[in-house]
Amino acid sequence: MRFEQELKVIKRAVDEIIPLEDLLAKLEKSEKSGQPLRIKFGIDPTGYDVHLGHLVPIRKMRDFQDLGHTGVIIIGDFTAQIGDPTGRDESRPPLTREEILANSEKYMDQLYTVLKPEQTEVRWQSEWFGSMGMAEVLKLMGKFTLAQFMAHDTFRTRFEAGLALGLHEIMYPLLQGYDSVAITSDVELGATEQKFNILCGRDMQRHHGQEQQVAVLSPILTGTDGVNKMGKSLNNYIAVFDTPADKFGKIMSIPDSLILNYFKYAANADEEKLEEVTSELAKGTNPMLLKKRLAREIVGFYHGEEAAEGAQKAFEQLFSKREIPEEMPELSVSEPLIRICKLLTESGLCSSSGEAKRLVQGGGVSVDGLRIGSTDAEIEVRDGMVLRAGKRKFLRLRKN
RNA sequence: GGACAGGUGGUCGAGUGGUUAAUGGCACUGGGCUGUAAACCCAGCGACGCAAGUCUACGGAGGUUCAAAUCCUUCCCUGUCCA
Repeated sequence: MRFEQELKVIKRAVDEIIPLEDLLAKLEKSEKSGQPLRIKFGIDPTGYDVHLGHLVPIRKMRDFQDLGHTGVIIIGDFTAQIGDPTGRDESRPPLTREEILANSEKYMDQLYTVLKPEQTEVRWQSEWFGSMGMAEVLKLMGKFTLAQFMAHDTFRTRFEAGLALGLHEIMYPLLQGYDSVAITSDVELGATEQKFNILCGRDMQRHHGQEQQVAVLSPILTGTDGVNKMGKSLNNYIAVFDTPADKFGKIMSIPDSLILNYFKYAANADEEKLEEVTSELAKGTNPMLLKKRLAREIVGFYHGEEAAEGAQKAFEQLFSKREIPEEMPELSVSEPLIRICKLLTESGLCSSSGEAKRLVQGGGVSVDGLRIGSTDAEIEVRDGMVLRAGKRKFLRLRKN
């Protein structure tokens, strides 16, 4: 079969390619003409904290780039004002222009940890929507029917549950679909939940007499809780901005059942590697060891091998041997004697005095390894003293 | 435009004049046990304060009352049915 190598790479960590024949045709055409394919991925700059779940399709884009194709990132500055209704049961508040600009910039910084900048094109929706008139909008709307949109699970579910569903939200797939026309997309990447929107792009292109894009759908990455989709709202995510130590720790905390899944989707492991991990798991190797390898690989990818090694050491010291880490933030204290709760709040370890109190009462606070038993304990500050709050927050005190 | 039903803490959902900072589930946090896994057990879960206590909170704004999430007025929002 032609393009065997290419397809092997493209299909890795992908759930569905719709339709596969079109992809083959496009690859062939591209090879003949020497024209790279245009690989689209849209982001909504509603926030800027990119996590490993977002990066599953982004890594796929990188795969395409490695094959010589062009990645096109669409900044959804219009759709951000709607908020993608997919998978949501309520409308979201719109963002201001300034927030969108700031978010986009930080977002791209993070995507470039994976993407090749010289093969990446960044486009803004406002380029084509900014000047579009009502006449044109109505024409676009006329290409679709309400029944088609109500077939979208998200819309139907919300509608049937009697929840609010804004007309502007129904427009979301339409806008995303038109993006494909605007940039003459060949392939659109996204998580499986994006299927409807991406297929909408295919329809839209057909209506505009364009060659239709191919949907390459990645699975949705499960969060560190092992149950829900990785996302900010559930605080079960591993962010690009997380420190190496945090990434390592979070990966170690995933349920065992997720190990293979993460090797595949978060670490982009190839077949050989996956087989190896599978057989190790079957053999009854301690999953902890496999997780360490996983963590090492992921942290290594984003921060380099050295940082990964450091993160592992710190992890083992902190949790396996239950020793305190070597590096931690410091705080200068001027009073010789300070109340424990005050210290916790002033250092930022706790966000309120109520929280500090609870933490102490729960037995989660210690100074130099000695647990603080009472909320009104006073600490005699010595230089280099180590304050611990909960499992992972440490602070070294400096006397001045 | 009309009739009706709703809007409670991160979330779901009780509560219809006063021991209600508001039952309970989930989520979350800490402790125990561990492999920072799962399961399980215990505790906590608005803010400020060392504390006594004070303040803020049940869609918004007013009002009645000694006392309101609970009653009244009005506004906003959502849904259902009718036109």
